[in-house]
Amino acid sequence: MERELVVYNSLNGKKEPFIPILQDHVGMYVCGPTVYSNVHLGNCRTFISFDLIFRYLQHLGYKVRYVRNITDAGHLENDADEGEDRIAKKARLESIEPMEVVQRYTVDFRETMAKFNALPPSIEPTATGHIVEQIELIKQIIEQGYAYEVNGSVYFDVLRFNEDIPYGKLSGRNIEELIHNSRALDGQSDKKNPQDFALWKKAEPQHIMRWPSPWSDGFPGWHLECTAMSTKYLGKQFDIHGGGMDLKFPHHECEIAQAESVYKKSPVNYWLHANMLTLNGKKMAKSTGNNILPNEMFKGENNIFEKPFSPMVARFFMLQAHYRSIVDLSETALVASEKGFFRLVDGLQKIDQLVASDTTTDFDLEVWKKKCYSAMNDDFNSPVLIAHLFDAVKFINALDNGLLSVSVKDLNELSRLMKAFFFDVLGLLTPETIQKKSETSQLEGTLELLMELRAKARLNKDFESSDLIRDSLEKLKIQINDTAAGTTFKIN
RNA sequence: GGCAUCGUGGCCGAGUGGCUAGGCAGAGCUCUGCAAAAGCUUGUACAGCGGUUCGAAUCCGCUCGAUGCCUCCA
Repeated sequence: MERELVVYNSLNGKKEPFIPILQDHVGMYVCGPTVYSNVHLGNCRTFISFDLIFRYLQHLGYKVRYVRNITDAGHLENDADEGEDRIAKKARLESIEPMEVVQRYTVDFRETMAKFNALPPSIEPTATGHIVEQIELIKQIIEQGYAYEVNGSVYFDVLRFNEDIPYGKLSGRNIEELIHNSRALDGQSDKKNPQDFALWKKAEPQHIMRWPSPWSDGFPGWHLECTAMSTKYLGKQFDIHGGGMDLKFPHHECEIAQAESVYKKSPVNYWLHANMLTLNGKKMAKSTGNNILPNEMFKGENNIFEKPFSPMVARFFMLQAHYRSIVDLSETALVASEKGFFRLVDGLQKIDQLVASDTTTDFDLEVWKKKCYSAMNDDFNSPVLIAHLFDAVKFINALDNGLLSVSVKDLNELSRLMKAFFFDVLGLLTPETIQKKSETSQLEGTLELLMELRAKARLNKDFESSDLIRDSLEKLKIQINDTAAGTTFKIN
């Protein structure tokens, strides 16, 4: 198994050889969604990026414990004191229980990720399920002298912490800049300094989500849950922590501070950040309205694209860009990816029908295999891997046309590798593996009949009838292909 | 205002101090009753201006532009 993996570590901005703490095991934590509304495509890109990483690590033979949380409490609207919990707000607006909000959007999130063929994580813990751990952690932080209580709320004392351990390592900010650039807080805050962040918030009387604690009936701060859950399931030090680029500051910076204040060591060896998906050149965000929901895109029910795009096309589109690059969603880009995707699928499906001969001509399988692995080993470079898969498709087509030949051994290996990269590593599915065959068998029978009738008409040079069949089917988006071997059809 | 990242051929998007990813579109060809589909062939592009270098699109500086973070956001 090839294990020359190099990953880009956000902590120092360098590519580093990936060496896990325990040989053959990888602990990976990724910040999951806050389930207060439907997951949008931008969110999905992050999780698809880490799905690729999860899959490739497993492909390399690592036993990966992949922890991805569900934030179902504690995520405030803003970091000032007036912020309302997002879940609670949604519940209030819709007059339902907060846990109904959580349930609805957790289900939506899981269903959507399943459509994208993203593997479920090994553990999917919730913030509300770990209140006890979070309270314990706050106690320890207070004990170390890095947090203070005001009016029933507890805040992390960033300046105090920074005296002992430097704050801002991940985001490259120093404390003076932060002080200088922090926006004023209207003087209503309980915080000593604007940089401080909440570990525990006292609940207002009308607040429905509340838990007892030594300080007040309240709820935990957002940054805290990830530290509590990651260390619980992966240990005080683990291999990979991921999330969207926009979480780098302050969320991940705060996580580091929380963990270091208690455990006195850096919690994570490799910080990986997935870049944003933009729409019309702007970041997708629910708050600005510049967003599209996955289902709206799959069904074509939106004002942005003229036609629907399937989850696999969207996934393929995303994987054609590197996970650390911003990728912009547009109709023309998606159409291009769609066509490319089907070219790849067609090539893949031809492999099993190829006939091998004694020797392989004009294709060095070993070299090709090495290139594929080097691409993925170079910080999960899926676009380069895909480029190599297209080279293989070209070879497959040449074999199919009888222009080149392949040995039995090479053909088997090519087939194995193509499938491994396509299905296991990239996590793609072919349309037929998605479609249930029973649904189309009747239709197929009818179409076979039409093909027969058309063939008969053509044989009799009755082109009027044959073209009538072809044109009518085409209007129904059924494509007729006349080849030397006979006529085939494809349902689009 | 501060801190980052980025600016690649018609479009999307990799990569790299000299050996010119890939996809889509366009053009030509093959196949075909005609089409369509498919396949094959085809493109020396890297914001601008300086500098370093034998050599830069790749390194450095400046300018312009875009985006992200600095306040909730994957």
